Amino acid sequence: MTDPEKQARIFKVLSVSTRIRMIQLLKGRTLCVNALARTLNLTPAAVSQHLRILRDADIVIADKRGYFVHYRVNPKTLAEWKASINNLFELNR
Amino acid sequence: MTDPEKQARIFKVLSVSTRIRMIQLLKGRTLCVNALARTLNLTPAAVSQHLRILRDADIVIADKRGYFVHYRVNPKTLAEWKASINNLFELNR
DNA sequence: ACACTATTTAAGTAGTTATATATATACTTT
DNA sequence: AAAGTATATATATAACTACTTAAATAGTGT
Repeated sequence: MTDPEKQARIFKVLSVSTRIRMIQLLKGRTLCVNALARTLNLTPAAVSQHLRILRDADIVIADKRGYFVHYRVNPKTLAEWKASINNLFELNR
Repeated sequence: MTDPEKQARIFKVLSVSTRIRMIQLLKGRTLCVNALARTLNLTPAAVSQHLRILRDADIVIADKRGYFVHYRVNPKTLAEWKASINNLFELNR
């Protein structure tokens, strides 16, 4: 099922290097907003706004623990995205 | 070999559904600007501007034959892009 | 309750982008 | 050469976006 709109929406989320770095960071471990902000050298507000976009896209999961919010990648969505865009990179059709 | 900037640039090219549709169309066959414009229901100017972006990214190849320009996907770049973004969708690291 | 910290949201700004219309360029045919 | 067609470029516009600063919300510890 090749829906160009859906694929474009996925690519749009990934079209900003900051968000790519966030996803890479959150793949291996779990991090809170401030840790991400320090690592990425951005204000917590900027990070929070990117996280909202990533949350809306269901590619990261927020885990409220204490008054820290732990973020991590949603492996299910990651797999879905991989499958969803795969055919675009295949020549045979 | 994980350059977030480079990956983001690739994703940005793909973040517009019109361009996704163009790539899908140009994977199977070779089309000129007007044929694309008719299929996509866009002005030739709009298509030409998308084609410039796709040409600059080296994902399509222009083939000037007569006064038609035949466009087709560059399979080499397509393969490179696939490899370049692959690791993002893998969990293990 | 109070001070403190983490996170989110609001508002503003500068920069980018997709498209249209209009024009220019380039090729073909008569 | 002139007329016609295909493509590309220039310019303008409306919409969007990443970021900042400032303010709001929410949880913790004393």
